[in-house]
Formats: sequence, structure tokens, C-alpha cells
Amino acid sequence: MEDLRIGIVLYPGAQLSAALGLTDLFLIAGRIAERSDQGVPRLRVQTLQACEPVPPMPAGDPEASGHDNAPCQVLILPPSLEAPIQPDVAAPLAAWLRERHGEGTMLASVCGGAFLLAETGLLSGRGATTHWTYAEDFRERFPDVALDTDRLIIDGGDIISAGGLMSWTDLGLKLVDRFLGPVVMAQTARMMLVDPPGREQRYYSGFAPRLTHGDAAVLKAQHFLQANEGRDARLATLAEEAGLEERTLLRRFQKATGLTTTEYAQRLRVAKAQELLQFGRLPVERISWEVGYSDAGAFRKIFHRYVGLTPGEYRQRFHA
Amino acid sequence: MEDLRIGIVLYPGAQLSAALGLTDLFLIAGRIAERSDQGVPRLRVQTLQACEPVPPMPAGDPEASGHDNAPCQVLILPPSLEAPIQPDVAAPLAAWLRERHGEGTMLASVCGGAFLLAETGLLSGRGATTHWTYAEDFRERFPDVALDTDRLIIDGGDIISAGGLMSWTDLGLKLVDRFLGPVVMAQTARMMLVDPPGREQRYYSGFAPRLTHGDAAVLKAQHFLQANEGRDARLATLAEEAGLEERTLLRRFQKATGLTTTEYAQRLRVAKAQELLQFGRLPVERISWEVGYSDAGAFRKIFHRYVGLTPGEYRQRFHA
DNA sequence: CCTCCATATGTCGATATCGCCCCTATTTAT
DNA sequence: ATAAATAGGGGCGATATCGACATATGGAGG
Repeated sequence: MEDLRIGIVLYPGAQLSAALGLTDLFLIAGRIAERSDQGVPRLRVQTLQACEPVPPMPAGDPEASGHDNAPCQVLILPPSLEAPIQPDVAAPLAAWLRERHGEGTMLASVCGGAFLLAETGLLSGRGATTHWTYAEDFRERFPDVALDTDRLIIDGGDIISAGGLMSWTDLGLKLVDRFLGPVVMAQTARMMLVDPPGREQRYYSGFAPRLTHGDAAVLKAQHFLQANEGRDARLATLAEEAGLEERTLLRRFQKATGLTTTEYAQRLRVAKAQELLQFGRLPVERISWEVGYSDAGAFRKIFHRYVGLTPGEYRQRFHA
Repeated sequence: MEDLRIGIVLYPGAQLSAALGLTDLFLIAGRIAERSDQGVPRLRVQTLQACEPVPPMPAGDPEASGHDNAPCQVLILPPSLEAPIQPDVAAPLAAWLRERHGEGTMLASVCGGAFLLAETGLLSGRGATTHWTYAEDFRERFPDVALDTDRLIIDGGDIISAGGLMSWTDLGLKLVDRFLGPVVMAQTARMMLVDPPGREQRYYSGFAPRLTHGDAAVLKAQHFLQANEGRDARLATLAEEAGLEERTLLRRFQKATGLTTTEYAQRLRVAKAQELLQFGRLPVERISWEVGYSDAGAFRKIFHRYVGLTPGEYRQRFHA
């Protein structure tokens, strides 16, 4: 069985902790795979120093630093340390990545690495994700990419993107799953004390309503909703608060916030519920009543739609 | 409010990914704390190059590399890259750490870093943890330390140890919780897409019975238990299989495996149940029957005792 | 001055959805 | 064994949403 070469691209500003973590992860997975000597490929991880101003890699690990120039089957773009990479810096690298992808190389990004990935143009019309705080920035720079920051990892077959500073664990495990099989993946996860992939970014992202749209009437409605925590979201009430006709409020509210009034109110209620679940001990039924649902079933359904977890699951995961 | 100095000790063989990850974590936590400008201290993270053969730290982050020699309130010992640190290498560092601790500095270790921590002698008679694969090694080298690899993190106030390659996230968040408060901690966890601390190592460690003790009669009993997956663990049967008197079997079994026969059988059944929960979809009641319990309530209790989670919780966490 | 075009607003009906009430199965805890 | 909590389903009124269309509003240019 041939070796499988995984390259980690240290572009200018790349975050080293993720890069090193990934090499460790693949190292561990490779050892586990060797022990169970299936007919699986041997993993070889290399770090590729893309441009000049990159700090030197530590020479600690002999296996991880095979710096010959054999082509990699997978190239990983780690997160960026601070702001996402600028287009002018990215351009030459993007061209190089495009070539590699043309030769059949798989590309993967983590968090801010998605910006470099998008600069290649290969994401046009395809799905991708990145950290939720980058969402607006990304959509502005790459309007033709279908960004979905609710998900933690989007697998497009030859292109994978993962969102979030620590999502390199999920990405790494997903690659291990693909190349070395689910059993090795599960064992690697146990060895590293990481939960197997399958979570979503929206578990963590919360609700941050847009308030900078400049539509004063809509803002009035938003403030009203905020004030009573989304409990009274009747269209008539909101229209009166905003001083607009119902149909007009509906339209302008959507344009300004990206959400309908009920969606907005529901998200507020869910956010309140998340807080109560995380920091309190009230039973779910009580919480559903607290946030404005007299029926716990209805509340559960809404909660699950936005968070991706049932209230109980959420409490389990986030209540210390 | 005074600055809080956190030092990450790069001893020879220390794993950089955890060290860098921790500086990132504290950086993020610090920013979140600043934004909500409570009266909390400012975090200053420094990496301390303990001895010669350590690769240079990347100069990427100005805040993280304040290399003045002010004393730190906390010193963190990251995991070791490969084998745990050797006593002769550790000795001078251990002495230095002992001095710092004497001055009131808090010490924390991650995974293999616990060996260096133990070399200081400060763990004598106290509790600590490390990665479960190091358990035997550690107990042999430091028999006077109360090692508990079931737990992920053991907080002894002035000395904290965490077990597992990735447990630096839990350690970091715990420190953030202590110094910057629970709210900043929760926000940091969300930002980093990490679950808040509270998990235990035994969720992941599974059951790896001792088979190298060299007691052939006990081995026969073990193989018998393995063969029927712990369903028949009657002492009479086992004694006959091993060719030993019942009382003798009990004594030798405990000495060789560290467990009683019933404990051993229960762990086997629980391990089988874990597999069924992870890879199958049977309801818990069916599984409890499959592994040999006619009463689901009893099964639940046993399962929780060994794993630390109820069967349902376990399925939620590990079933993809 | 008026036309043309783009954008924003009101009216109304069809449809989708929400929130509530009822029920049951599963899991957990006592 | 029993009770509590949770998750899920089906049905039903009330209401929100959205399409389509008609109607302002407001420049830009002839």
C-alpha cells in the first residue's frame, strides 16, 4: 500500500498550534493503524512553508518533517492567527493551490484558512464554512460561495472546510475516517480524548442580531422584542411599535435583519432558554414556560431547529 | 487590577501544539474579559524556555512572548512529545519548580507533564492524573502519588494536573474560570468551539485488562470470562476453569489483575455495552439484556459506576 | 414639464407555519 | 415497582408569511 502524503500549508499568518496539533493527530492515527496492520496506507505528514515570513518549524519530529518535494494527496490550510489573509498576499498561493487541485489534490481548510481556499475560486457555487465571527466578512468577499456557518465541517469530496479554531480535531478525524477507516478513527479519538466528529457549529454560536442596518423603524421593533424577550411578537403589536404597516414592517424587517419577525423572536427565546439551561437547574418544562411557551413540545421543536440539539442534550453538553 | 502572569514551561521534549494552543486560549479569554471590563486581571502569557535543546518559539504574537523575568503566578507544564521526561533531565527543572512553588506559584501539568511535576516531589501523598496509557509507568515511578486516571483534571488548589493530550483545553478553561470568572470562561469556550470542562477521562479510556502478569491459572479464568463476555462469572465456574480453589483464585485474581472477578466481569459487560451503544441503535433495555442483565435498572447503575455517564448520555456523546 | 425607471409601500387571498392540546414511548431516578 | 423528566407524534384553530398586483415616491434625462 502506497504512502499517503498530507501537507500542511504554512501560509503567512498561519496559526501554528493547529498545524502542530494536526501532525500529532495524524501521527497517533498512523501508529494505531500500523498496529492493527490492515491494508491501509501509511500517513506521511509534511509542513510546507509557503512563503517567506513564516517562523521556522521546530525540528522535533522526524516523521513530520519530510521535506522532500513529493506531491501531497491532501493539502490542509490551517487557521490564520489574526485577521484572515489579504487577497494580494494570497494570490500566488491561491494559484499554486489551484494547480494542485487540478492535479487531483484534495484541499481542506480550517477556520480562517477558508479565506485562502476561497481565493482560489474553487469554492464558487459550492458550500463551505468558517468560524461564525468571520461570516459577514466572508460573505462580503466571496458572495458566490454558499457559506453555512451553522455547520462545523462541510465535506465536498475533494474540498473540505471546517469552521472554528479548534475544529482541526474534527477535520483530522474526518480525514482519518476516510483514509484509515472508522475503527482507527474511533480509536484515535479515544486516545486523544476527543469526542468523535458529528457536532455542529451552531451549538456554540448563539444569536447575535444585526443592529447596524440603519433602519430606525425596524430598530424600534427589535428593541421592543429585546425588551420583552420575544414573548410578544404579534405582527400587529410590532407594526404599531415601529409605526409601519404590517406588510411593510415584514419586508423591511427581513431586509434589515435577515430574519422574519417570528424567527427573530424565536431566536431570542431560544437564546434565553440556552442561558437558563446552561446556568440553571430548572426542568425543561419550566424553562419552556419561562421563555414564553405554554407547551414544552412546541418549545422543544423550535429549540432543536435553531440549536441542532434538544434542550436536554444542550444542558448535558454545556451545563458544567 | 494587577496583571496575572501565566508561564508555559518548555522543558526538553515538550509538545508545542499544546503550548501554543494554551497561549491562544488565554489570549482569547483575555480579549473577552477586556471587552466586558469587569475588575479582572489582565492575562500575560509567557513561554519559558527551560533548557537548551528547545526549538525557538515563533515570534508571531507580541503579547505572548513577553520574555522579561517577572515571576509568574501560574506555571504550566505541557505534555511531552514522546516518552515522559527522564529523571536526570528533569532534576534541575524540578528543583527550580519546587522553589517557585515555595514562593506561592501555582503549578499545573498536562498529560505527560505530570511526570515532571511529580519529579518535584510536591505530589507526594496528593492526587494527580495523567493520560491513561501512562498509568502503570507513572505508578511505578511515583508510588506515593495517588494517581487517578479516571478523571480528566484534578484540582488541588495550588497544583492542578490534567490527563490527556488535548486536555489543555480543559485546564485552560478551568484557569480562566478561576481567574476571570465563569461567564468569561463560558464565552471563551463558545468562541473556541470547545465544550466547557466537566468531562472525565474514563469516558474515553475503556477497559484494557492486565494480561502480562504471568499467572497462568488466572489467565485461564480471564480467557474464560473473555469468551462468554462476562456473562457467567460464578466463582465456582471460574475456579474450575482455572483449576484452583475458590479462595485461592480470588486472591491470585486480585493480585494479578487488580480487580475482583465480579468487577472484571462487570467491566467486560460494560465494555460490550459501550460498543453496542456506539455502533448500534438498540434501545438501552435491549442492550442491558444483550450483555447479561435482566434488569435495566441494575445495568444502568453498573454502567454509570464504571463509565461515569448513563447509557443514554454515552450514546449521545459517542454515537455519530 | 413630462416620461421612464427603480424603489418603496399598501391590499388581498392562498398557503405554510406557529403554538397549543392531547397522547405515548423511553430513559432515569426514587 | 413507581414516579418524574424528556422526546416525539398527530390534530386543529389562529396567524404569519409570501406571492401577485396596484399604487406612491423620487430622481435622471429628454
